[in-house]
Amino acid sequence: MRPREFDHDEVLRIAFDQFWRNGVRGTSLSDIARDAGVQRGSLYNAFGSKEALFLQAYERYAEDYLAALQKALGAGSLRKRITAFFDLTITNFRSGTPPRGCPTTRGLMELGAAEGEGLDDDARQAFANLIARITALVQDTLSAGAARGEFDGNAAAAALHIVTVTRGLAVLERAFGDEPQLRKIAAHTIDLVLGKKGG
Amino acid sequence: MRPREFDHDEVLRIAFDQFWRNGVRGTSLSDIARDAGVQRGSLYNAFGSKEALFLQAYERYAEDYLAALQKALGAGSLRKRITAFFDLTITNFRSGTPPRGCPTTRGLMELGAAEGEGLDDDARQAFANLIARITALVQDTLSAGAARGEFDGNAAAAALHIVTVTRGLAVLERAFGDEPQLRKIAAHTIDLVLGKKGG
DNA sequence: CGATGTATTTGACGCTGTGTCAAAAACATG
DNA sequence: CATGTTTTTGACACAGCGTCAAATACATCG
Repeated sequence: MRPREFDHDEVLRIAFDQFWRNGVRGTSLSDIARDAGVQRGSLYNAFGSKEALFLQAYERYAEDYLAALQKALGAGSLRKRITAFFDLTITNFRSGTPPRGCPTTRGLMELGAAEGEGLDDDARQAFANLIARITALVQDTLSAGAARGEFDGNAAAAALHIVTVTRGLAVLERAFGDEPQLRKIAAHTIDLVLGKKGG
Repeated sequence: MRPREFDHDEVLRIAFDQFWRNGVRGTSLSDIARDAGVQRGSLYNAFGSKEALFLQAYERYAEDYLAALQKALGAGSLRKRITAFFDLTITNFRSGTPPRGCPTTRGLMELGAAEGEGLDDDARQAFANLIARITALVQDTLSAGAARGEFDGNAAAAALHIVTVTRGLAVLERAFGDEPQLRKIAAHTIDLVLGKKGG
């Protein structure tokens, strides 16, 4: 066995950074190979294809992101938790200069588009998975809040609504890039779901 | 002057159909040229580039779609109007086999991704424009409903919320493709914004 | 310590797709 | 019928994805 000459995880991080900033379409394997100091062929050998590389880089990111979301949802009153959730979400896809957008939404739309390619099903699955896990986190938070009397309603429906709004915010961010307006929409959503009273 | 040998609008329709079904990335100008019975070079001469062709085809579609939305929003009680709005929205991006998704959201994410290309700014502008016009239509409908005592709240904020949800639905459609669930989210949103009482 | 085997690296190749260009063709106009 | 303008046409250059065989480097075993 000949050992790898590069660090697997570091290449994934470099690749995801490129993909996030320039999109899947706007990133060539030559770009990644140059930035990572690796031959293009080695990337194919190690990861299979451009989309497979993106997916692996994405899933690596997704775990980190989920952990951060879980932390944001874990402290304070229910309203504080949901507010922190929206804050992290918006801050995440307004990060970078220029803002890089939501990698999940962007990836889903870029890769999930072409049907019947086989790997695209894996891609869709990966994105659907993250969204489902986020929804579950929010739902658990709402259920716990309901048990403490901070929420009165259908936790599943409310969680789905909240996550739908965050996906919509990811789209509006691309269209307008008006961060204050995004935060207004988030605040309005919280009021709608939790009621307008403070706390 | 030598006259065109093809029908400008028909090519736009053929092109948009391809783009909608297979995505911008998944559609080559050779595909469109073949389907339209036109040489590839003629497309470049007439439309400039692939993205420019997509944009022109998109804007042609957008006018038709806006007209349909306006019609859906124009009859019945406020609740009926907003319900018709969501119905048309979901039906639109569940149309085709397999469902083609929301062309605005897909186009925005596919083209708006690569920054600093110049034409991409035009693309973003076109999508942002449609979203803004849809929001205005919904807001007008809500304002009119408020005047008739059917709605009590901030029409601008509510319209923005509703449109944000439709963008989120477009994303969830790609992720899960579960149409009944999409319609549930829509119904839940209507209840949140208009209140749970019938009418 | 040297031989063997296995996985990685490397560079060249084929293919598809975008976009450009100059020459040929077709028609409107005078 | 001659002229000029625009479209058409086919060839070309270029970038990017993916593949392959040969070369390479190392672990392992005798």
